[in-house]
Amino acid sequence: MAQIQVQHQGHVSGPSGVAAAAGAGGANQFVTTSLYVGDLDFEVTDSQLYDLFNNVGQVVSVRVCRDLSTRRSLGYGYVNYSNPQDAARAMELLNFTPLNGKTIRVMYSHRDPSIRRSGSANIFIKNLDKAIDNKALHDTFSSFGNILSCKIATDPSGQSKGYGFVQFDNEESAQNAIDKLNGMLINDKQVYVGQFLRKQERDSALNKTTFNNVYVKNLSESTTEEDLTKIFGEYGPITSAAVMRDGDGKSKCFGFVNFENADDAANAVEALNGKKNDDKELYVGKALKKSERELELKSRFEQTAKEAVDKFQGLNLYVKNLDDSIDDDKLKELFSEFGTIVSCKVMRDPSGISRGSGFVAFSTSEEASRALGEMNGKMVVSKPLYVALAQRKEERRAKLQVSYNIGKNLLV
DNA sequence: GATGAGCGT
Repeated sequence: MAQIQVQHQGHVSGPSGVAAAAGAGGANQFVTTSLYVGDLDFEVTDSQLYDLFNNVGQVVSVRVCRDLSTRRSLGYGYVNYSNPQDAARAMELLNFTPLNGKTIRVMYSHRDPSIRRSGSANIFIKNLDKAIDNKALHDTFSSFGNILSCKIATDPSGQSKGYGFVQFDNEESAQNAIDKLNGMLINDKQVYVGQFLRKQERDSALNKTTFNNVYVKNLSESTTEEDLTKIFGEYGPITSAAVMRDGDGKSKCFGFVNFENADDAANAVEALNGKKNDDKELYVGKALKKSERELELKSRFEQTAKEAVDKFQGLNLYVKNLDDSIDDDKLKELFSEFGTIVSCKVMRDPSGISRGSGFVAFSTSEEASRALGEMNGKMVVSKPLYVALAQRKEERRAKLQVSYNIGKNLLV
Protein backbone atom coordinates (compact mmCIF):
# COMPACT_ATOMS: atom_id res chain seq x y z
CA MET A 1 0.00 0.00 0.00
CA ALA A 2 1.34 3.40 -0.93
CA GLN A 3 2.31 5.65 1.88
CA ILE A 4 1.35 9.20 1.18
CA GLN A 5 3.14 11.83 3.17
CA VAL A 6 1.99 14.97 1.49
CA GLN A 7 1.99 17.96 3.74
CA HIS A 8 -0.45 20.47 2.34
CA GLN A 9 -2.15 23.03 4.48
CA GLY A 10 -5.63 24.35 3.95
CA HIS A 11 -7.74 21.33 3.30
CA VAL A 12 -10.00 22.24 0.41
CA SER A 13 -13.22 20.37 0.15
CA GLY A 14 -15.15 20.26 -3.06
CA PRO A 15 -18.88 19.99 -3.46
CA SER A 16 -20.29 16.65 -2.47
CA GLY A 17 -20.09 14.11 -5.25
CA VAL A 18 -23.78 13.58 -5.50
CA ALA A 19 -24.77 17.21 -5.61
CA ALA A 20 -22.14 18.03 -8.22
CA ALA A 21 -23.04 15.14 -10.46
CA ALA A 22 -26.74 15.76 -10.17
CA GLY A 23 -26.51 19.30 -11.48
CA ALA A 24 -28.66 22.11 -10.18
CA GLY A 25 -32.07 21.20 -11.49
CA GLY A 26 -31.56 17.46 -11.73
CA ALA A 27 -32.62 17.65 -15.35
CA ASN A 28 -31.30 14.17 -15.84
CA GLN A 29 -32.34 12.13 -12.84
CA PHE A 30 -30.38 9.09 -14.05
CA VAL A 31 -27.09 10.89 -13.76
CA THR A 32 -27.12 10.23 -10.04
CA THR A 33 -28.21 6.60 -10.07
CA SER A 34 -26.32 5.27 -13.08
CA LEU A 35 -22.70 4.22 -12.70
CA TYR A 36 -20.12 3.48 -15.35
CA VAL A 37 -17.75 0.68 -14.39
CA GLY A 38 -14.54 0.55 -16.37
CA ASP A 39 -11.27 -1.43 -16.45
CA LEU A 40 -13.22 -4.69 -16.19
CA ASP A 41 -11.46 -7.96 -16.74
CA PHE A 42 -12.87 -9.43 -19.96
CA GLU A 43 -14.24 -12.48 -18.16
CA VAL A 44 -16.36 -10.46 -15.72
CA THR A 45 -20.06 -11.31 -16.15
CA ASP A 46 -23.34 -9.50 -15.45
CA SER A 47 -24.01 -11.65 -12.43
CA GLN A 48 -20.59 -10.95 -10.94
CA LEU A 49 -21.27 -7.22 -11.31
CA TYR A 50 -24.69 -7.62 -9.77
CA ASP A 51 -23.39 -9.61 -6.80
CA LEU A 52 -20.67 -7.10 -6.04
CA PHE A 53 -22.75 -3.95 -6.37
CA ASN A 54 -25.90 -5.28 -4.75
CA ASN A 55 -23.87 -5.73 -1.57
CA VAL A 56 -23.89 -2.02 -0.92
CA GLY A 57 -27.32 -0.95 -2.17
CA GLN A 58 -30.37 -1.89 -4.11
CA VAL A 59 -29.31 -2.57 -7.69
CA VAL A 60 -31.98 -2.16 -10.37
CA SER A 61 -29.98 -3.45 -13.31
CA VAL A 62 -26.46 -4.22 -14.48
CA ARG A 63 -24.91 -4.86 -17.86
CA VAL A 64 -21.47 -5.76 -19.13
CA CYS A 65 -21.21 -4.22 -22.59
CA ARG A 66 -20.29 -6.64 -25.34
CA ASP A 67 -19.40 -6.52 -28.99
CA LEU A 68 -22.61 -7.19 -30.90
CA SER A 69 -21.25 -9.87 -33.17
CA THR A 70 -18.54 -11.58 -31.12
CA ARG A 71 -20.18 -11.11 -27.70
CA ARG A 72 -16.73 -10.36 -26.36
CA SER A 73 -16.72 -8.05 -23.33
CA LEU A 74 -15.76 -4.46 -24.07
CA GLY A 75 -14.23 -4.11 -20.63
CA TYR A 76 -16.85 -1.79 -19.20
CA GLY A 77 -20.41 -1.92 -17.97
CA TYR A 78 -23.21 -0.16 -16.12
CA VAL A 79 -24.84 -0.49 -12.76
CA ASN A 80 -28.14 1.27 -12.06
CA TYR A 81 -29.36 1.88 -8.55
CA SER A 82 -32.84 2.79 -7.40
CA ASN A 83 -31.66 5.82 -5.46
CA PRO A 84 -28.75 8.29 -5.63
CA GLN A 85 -27.59 7.56 -2.09
CA ASP A 86 -26.88 3.93 -2.92
CA ALA A 87 -25.07 4.93 -6.10
CA ALA A 88 -22.90 7.41 -4.22
CA ARG A 89 -22.14 4.83 -1.56
CA ALA A 90 -21.22 2.25 -4.20
CA MET A 91 -18.80 4.73 -5.78
CA GLU A 92 -17.24 5.40 -2.43
CA LEU A 93 -16.97 1.76 -1.36
CA LEU A 94 -16.40 -0.13 -4.58
CA ASN A 95 -14.17 2.14 -6.65
CA PHE A 96 -10.81 0.37 -7.16
CA THR A 97 -12.10 -2.95 -5.85
CA PRO A 98 -10.41 -5.91 -7.54
CA LEU A 99 -12.69 -8.11 -9.60
CA ASN A 100 -11.11 -11.19 -11.15
CA GLY A 101 -7.86 -9.71 -9.95
CA LYS A 102 -8.28 -6.47 -11.84
CA THR A 103 -9.02 -3.16 -10.18
CA ILE A 104 -12.29 -1.70 -11.42
CA ARG A 105 -12.91 2.01 -11.84
CA VAL A 106 -16.33 3.37 -10.95
CA MET A 107 -17.66 6.70 -12.18
CA TYR A 108 -20.98 8.32 -12.77
CA SER A 109 -22.19 7.53 -16.25
CA HIS A 110 -21.66 10.50 -18.52
CA ARG A 111 -23.00 9.45 -21.86
CA ASP A 112 -22.22 12.80 -23.36
CA PRO A 113 -18.49 12.58 -24.13
CA SER A 114 -17.98 16.35 -24.33
CA ILE A 115 -16.64 16.69 -20.79
CA ARG A 116 -14.22 13.82 -21.26
CA ARG A 117 -13.06 15.27 -24.54
CA SER A 118 -12.79 18.85 -23.36
CA GLY A 119 -9.92 17.92 -21.06
CA SER A 120 -10.95 20.74 -18.75
CA ALA A 121 -10.10 20.51 -15.08
CA ASN A 122 -7.85 17.61 -16.03
CA ILE A 123 -4.43 17.39 -14.46
CA PHE A 124 -1.31 15.39 -15.16
CA ILE A 125 0.98 13.99 -12.47
CA LYS A 126 4.45 12.55 -13.08
CA ASN A 127 7.39 11.19 -11.16
CA LEU A 128 5.03 9.10 -9.09
CA ASP A 129 6.34 6.23 -7.04
CA LYS A 130 5.47 2.95 -8.79
CA ALA A 131 3.73 1.75 -5.65
CA ILE A 132 1.07 4.43 -6.00
CA ASP A 133 -2.03 2.92 -7.51
CA ASN A 134 -5.35 4.35 -8.67
CA LYS A 135 -6.80 4.35 -5.20
CA ALA A 136 -3.83 6.05 -3.59
CA LEU A 137 -3.91 8.68 -6.31
CA HIS A 138 -7.61 9.18 -5.78
CA ASP A 139 -7.19 9.49 -2.01
CA THR A 140 -4.45 12.06 -2.45
CA PHE A 141 -6.41 14.29 -4.78
CA SER A 142 -9.95 13.87 -3.51
CA SER A 143 -9.45 16.51 -0.83
CA PHE A 144 -9.32 19.16 -3.55
CA GLY A 145 -12.72 18.47 -5.03
CA ASN A 146 -14.98 16.05 -6.77
CA ILE A 147 -13.05 13.69 -9.02
CA LEU A 148 -14.70 12.56 -12.24
CA SER A 149 -11.95 10.16 -13.17
CA CYS A 150 -8.54 9.16 -11.97
CA LYS A 151 -6.01 6.75 -13.42
CA ILE A 152 -2.38 5.70 -13.22
CA ALA A 153 -0.87 4.86 -16.60
CA THR A 154 0.26 1.24 -16.61
CA ASP A 155 2.10 -1.08 -18.95
CA PRO A 156 0.33 -4.23 -20.20
CA SER A 157 1.44 -6.18 -17.14
CA GLY A 158 -0.27 -3.65 -14.87
CA GLN A 159 2.98 -2.07 -13.67
CA SER A 160 2.71 1.70 -13.06
CA LYS A 161 4.49 3.89 -15.56
CA GLY A 162 4.93 6.54 -12.90
CA TYR A 163 2.44 9.05 -14.20
CA GLY A 164 -1.27 9.51 -14.11
CA PHE A 165 -4.32 11.69 -14.57
CA VAL A 166 -7.00 13.20 -12.40
CA GLN A 167 -10.00 14.95 -13.84
CA PHE A 168 -12.06 17.14 -11.52
CA ASP A 169 -15.53 18.46 -12.13
CA ASN A 170 -14.37 22.08 -12.02
CA GLU A 171 -11.30 24.13 -12.90
CA GLU A 172 -10.94 25.64 -9.45
CA SER A 173 -10.38 22.26 -7.82
CA ALA A 174 -7.85 21.36 -10.49
CA GLN A 175 -5.94 24.62 -10.05
CA ASN A 176 -6.00 24.21 -6.30
CA ALA A 177 -4.56 20.72 -6.54
CA ILE A 178 -1.82 21.98 -8.84
CA ASP A 179 -0.98 24.90 -6.56
CA LYS A 180 -0.86 22.78 -3.43
CA LEU A 181 0.71 19.55 -4.67
CA ASN A 182 3.14 20.47 -7.43
CA GLY A 183 6.65 19.82 -6.18
CA MET A 184 5.50 18.03 -3.03
CA LEU A 185 6.92 14.73 -1.84
CA ILE A 186 4.82 11.61 -2.19
CA ASN A 187 6.54 8.44 -0.98
CA ASP A 188 9.75 10.47 -0.90
CA LYS A 189 9.51 11.38 -4.58
CA GLN A 190 8.99 14.93 -5.70
CA VAL A 191 5.99 14.91 -8.00
CA TYR A 192 5.16 17.21 -10.84
CA VAL A 193 1.52 18.25 -10.94
CA GLY A 194 0.30 20.39 -13.82
CA GLN A 195 -2.51 20.98 -16.22
CA PHE A 196 -3.08 18.13 -18.64
CA LEU A 197 -2.13 19.15 -22.18
CA ARG A 198 -2.52 17.16 -25.35
CA LYS A 199 0.62 16.64 -27.36
CA GLN A 200 -0.34 19.28 -29.86
CA GLU A 201 -1.06 21.85 -27.18
CA ARG A 202 2.20 21.02 -25.48
CA ASP A 203 4.16 21.58 -28.66
CA SER A 204 2.56 24.92 -29.34
CA ALA A 205 3.14 25.95 -25.73
CA LEU A 206 6.78 25.05 -26.27
CA ASN A 207 6.97 27.13 -29.43
CA LYS A 208 5.68 30.10 -27.55
CA THR A 209 8.63 30.03 -25.18
CA THR A 210 10.38 33.33 -24.96
CA PHE A 211 13.43 34.15 -27.01
CA ASN A 212 15.92 36.98 -27.30
CA ASN A 213 17.53 36.17 -30.62
CA VAL A 214 15.71 37.20 -33.79
CA TYR A 215 16.32 35.89 -37.28
CA VAL A 216 15.77 38.23 -40.22
CA LYS A 217 15.95 37.36 -43.91
CA ASN A 218 15.23 38.94 -47.26
CA LEU A 219 17.52 41.85 -46.50
CA SER A 220 18.76 43.84 -49.43
CA GLU A 221 22.43 43.30 -50.22
CA SER A 222 23.34 46.76 -49.02
CA THR A 223 21.76 46.42 -45.56
CA THR A 224 24.46 46.60 -42.88
CA GLU A 225 24.75 45.82 -39.18
CA GLU A 226 24.25 49.52 -38.50
CA ASP A 227 20.98 49.48 -40.46
CA LEU A 228 19.77 46.46 -38.50
CA THR A 229 20.66 48.12 -35.23
CA LYS A 230 18.74 51.20 -36.24
CA ILE A 231 15.65 49.32 -37.44
CA PHE A 232 15.43 46.85 -34.56
CA GLY A 233 16.68 49.27 -31.90
CA GLU A 234 13.28 50.96 -32.05
CA TYR A 235 11.90 48.06 -30.00
CA GLY A 236 14.42 47.92 -27.21
CA PRO A 237 18.10 47.60 -26.32
CA ILE A 238 20.10 45.29 -28.59
CA THR A 239 23.17 43.33 -27.54
CA SER A 240 24.27 42.39 -31.05
CA ALA A 241 23.31 42.59 -34.71
CA ALA A 242 24.91 40.57 -37.49
CA VAL A 243 24.53 40.30 -41.24
CA MET A 244 25.80 36.97 -42.53
CA ARG A 245 28.34 37.25 -45.34
CA ASP A 246 30.21 34.94 -47.70
CA GLY A 247 34.04 34.72 -48.01
CA ASP A 248 34.21 37.89 -50.11
CA GLY A 249 32.19 39.85 -47.56
CA LYS A 250 29.11 39.85 -49.76
CA SER A 251 25.84 39.83 -47.79
CA LYS A 252 23.89 36.59 -47.73
CA CYS A 253 20.83 38.79 -47.13
CA PHE A 254 20.00 37.37 -43.74
CA GLY A 255 21.13 38.04 -40.22
CA PHE A 256 20.48 37.93 -36.47
CA VAL A 257 19.57 40.54 -33.92
CA ASN A 258 19.83 39.76 -30.23
CA PHE A 259 17.70 41.70 -27.76
CA GLU A 260 18.37 42.29 -24.12
CA ASN A 261 14.72 41.61 -23.26
CA ALA A 262 12.56 38.82 -24.61
CA ASP A 263 9.50 41.08 -24.65
CA ASP A 264 11.27 43.48 -26.97
CA ALA A 265 12.30 40.62 -29.25
CA ALA A 266 8.68 39.48 -29.46
CA ASN A 267 7.51 43.02 -30.18
CA ALA A 268 10.09 43.44 -32.94
CA VAL A 269 8.95 40.21 -34.59
CA GLU A 270 5.33 41.27 -34.32
CA ALA A 271 6.01 44.71 -35.78
CA LEU A 272 8.61 43.98 -38.46
CA ASN A 273 7.70 40.61 -39.93
CA GLY A 274 6.34 41.17 -43.44
CA LYS A 275 7.35 44.86 -43.46
CA LYS A 276 8.98 46.29 -46.59
CA ASN A 277 12.64 47.25 -46.42
CA ASP A 278 14.28 48.56 -49.59
CA ASP A 279 11.36 47.11 -51.59
CA LYS A 280 11.82 43.65 -50.13
CA GLU A 281 9.41 42.05 -47.68
CA LEU A 282 11.31 41.11 -44.55
CA TYR A 283 10.86 37.82 -42.79
CA VAL A 284 11.40 38.32 -39.08
CA GLY A 285 10.99 35.51 -36.57
CA LYS A 286 12.42 33.72 -33.59
CA ALA A 287 15.94 32.51 -34.36
CA LEU A 288 15.93 28.71 -34.32
CA LYS A 289 18.63 26.53 -32.90
CA LYS A 290 20.48 24.48 -35.47
CA SER A 291 18.65 21.28 -34.50
CA GLU A 292 15.26 23.01 -34.62
CA ARG A 293 16.02 24.43 -38.03
CA GLU A 294 17.16 21.09 -39.40
CA LEU A 295 13.97 19.52 -38.16
CA GLU A 296 11.89 22.17 -39.86
CA LEU A 297 13.83 21.90 -43.13
CA LYS A 298 13.43 18.15 -43.09
CA SER A 299 9.68 18.26 -42.61
CA ARG A 300 9.33 20.95 -45.28
CA PHE A 301 11.38 18.87 -47.69
CA GLU A 302 9.20 15.83 -47.06
CA GLN A 303 6.10 17.94 -47.55
CA THR A 304 7.17 19.31 -50.94
CA ALA A 305 8.32 15.86 -52.05
CA LYS A 306 4.87 14.56 -51.22
CA GLU A 307 3.18 17.42 -53.02
CA ALA A 308 5.30 16.77 -56.09
CA VAL A 309 4.14 13.17 -56.15
CA ASP A 310 0.53 14.19 -55.56
CA LYS A 311 0.75 16.63 -58.44
CA PHE A 312 1.57 13.76 -60.79
CA GLN A 313 -1.18 11.53 -59.48
CA GLY A 314 -3.14 10.26 -62.47
CA LEU A 315 -0.86 12.07 -64.91
CA ASN A 316 2.22 9.90 -64.75
CA LEU A 317 2.50 6.60 -66.61
CA TYR A 318 4.87 3.78 -65.82
CA VAL A 319 6.14 2.01 -68.93
CA LYS A 320 8.07 -1.24 -68.99
CA ASN A 321 9.24 -3.91 -71.39
CA LEU A 322 10.92 -1.17 -73.42
CA ASP A 323 13.34 -2.19 -76.15
CA ASP A 324 16.93 -1.17 -75.36
CA SER A 325 16.98 1.14 -78.35
CA ILE A 326 14.35 3.44 -76.82
CA ASP A 327 15.81 6.57 -75.24
CA ASP A 328 14.11 9.61 -73.65
CA ASP A 329 13.46 11.26 -77.02
CA LYS A 330 12.06 8.13 -78.67
CA LEU A 331 9.83 7.51 -75.66
CA LYS A 332 8.47 11.03 -75.93
CA GLU A 333 7.87 10.57 -79.63
CA LEU A 334 5.95 7.35 -79.01
CA PHE A 335 3.51 9.04 -76.63
CA SER A 336 3.32 12.59 -77.95
CA GLU A 337 0.26 11.96 -80.15
CA PHE A 338 -1.89 11.62 -77.00
CA GLY A 339 -1.22 15.05 -75.55
CA THR A 340 1.28 17.38 -73.98
CA ILE A 341 4.14 15.54 -72.35
CA VAL A 342 5.40 17.27 -69.21
CA SER A 343 8.25 14.90 -68.49
CA CYS A 344 9.64 11.73 -69.92
CA LYS A 345 12.43 9.48 -68.73
CA VAL A 346 13.94 6.08 -69.44
CA MET A 347 15.43 4.54 -66.29
CA ARG A 348 19.04 3.43 -66.58
CA ASP A 349 21.49 1.58 -64.36
CA PRO A 350 24.66 3.41 -63.20
CA SER A 351 26.56 2.34 -66.33
CA GLY A 352 23.89 3.89 -68.51
CA ILE A 353 22.22 0.70 -69.76
CA SER A 354 18.44 0.98 -70.11
CA ARG A 355 16.48 -0.81 -67.39
CA GLY A 356 13.71 -1.33 -69.94
CA SER A 357 11.33 0.88 -67.99
CA GLY A 358 10.50 4.54 -67.72
CA PHE A 359 7.93 7.24 -66.93
CA VAL A 360 5.84 9.52 -69.13
CA ALA A 361 3.85 12.35 -67.53
CA PHE A 362 1.05 14.18 -69.33
CA SER A 363 -0.49 17.55 -68.60
CA THR A 364 -3.98 16.15 -67.99
CA SER A 365 -5.29 12.86 -66.62
CA GLU A 366 -7.50 12.49 -69.73
CA GLU A 367 -4.43 12.44 -71.95
CA ALA A 368 -2.70 10.01 -69.62
CA SER A 369 -5.59 7.56 -69.48
CA ARG A 370 -6.06 7.67 -73.27
CA ALA A 371 -2.35 6.98 -73.78
CA LEU A 372 -2.58 4.12 -71.30
CA GLY A 373 -5.51 2.57 -73.14
CA GLU A 374 -3.93 2.89 -76.57
CA MET A 375 -0.32 2.03 -75.75
CA ASN A 376 -0.64 -0.81 -73.26
CA GLY A 377 0.20 -4.03 -75.10
CA LYS A 378 1.25 -2.22 -78.28
CA MET A 379 4.21 -3.75 -80.12
CA VAL A 380 7.17 -1.37 -80.11
CA VAL A 381 10.27 -2.48 -82.00
CA SER A 382 10.32 -6.11 -80.81
CA LYS A 383 8.21 -6.21 -77.66
CA PRO A 384 4.71 -5.42 -76.40
CA LEU A 385 4.72 -2.39 -74.09
CA TYR A 386 3.36 -2.63 -70.57
CA VAL A 387 1.76 0.68 -69.53
CA ALA A 388 0.14 1.49 -66.21
CA LEU A 389 -0.46 4.46 -63.96
CA ALA A 390 2.69 5.17 -61.98
CA GLN A 391 2.33 4.36 -58.29
CA ARG A 392 3.88 6.04 -55.33
CA LYS A 393 6.83 4.22 -53.88
CA GLU A 394 5.18 3.38 -50.55
CA GLU A 395 2.00 2.36 -52.33
CA ARG A 396 3.89 -0.07 -54.49
CA ARG A 397 5.87 -1.44 -51.59
CA ALA A 398 2.65 -2.05 -49.65
CA LYS A 399 1.10 -3.88 -52.58
CA LEU A 400 4.19 -5.99 -53.12
CA GLN A 401 4.10 -6.92 -49.45
CA VAL A 402 0.45 -7.98 -49.76
CA SER A 403 1.08 -10.15 -52.80
CA TYR A 404 4.13 -11.64 -51.11
CA ASN A 405 2.02 -12.54 -48.08
CA ILE A 406 -0.70 -14.06 -50.26
CA GLY A 407 1.92 -16.09 -52.08
CA LYS A 408 3.36 -17.27 -48.83
CA ASN A 409 -0.06 -18.34 -47.60
CA LEU A 410 -0.62 -20.33 -50.75
CA LEU A 411 2.60 -22.23 -50.16
CA VAL A 412 1.68 -23.20 -46.61
C1' DG B 1 11.04 10.30 -18.80
C1' DA B 2 6.36 10.34 -19.23
C1' DT B 3 0.49 14.26 -21.04
C1' DG B 4 -5.59 8.96 -21.48
C1' DA B 5 -9.60 6.42 -22.52
C1' DG B 6 -13.94 5.09 -21.37
C1' DC B 7 -20.16 5.50 -21.77
C1' DG B 8 -25.77 1.09 -23.09
C1' DT B 9 -30.47 -0.37 -23.27
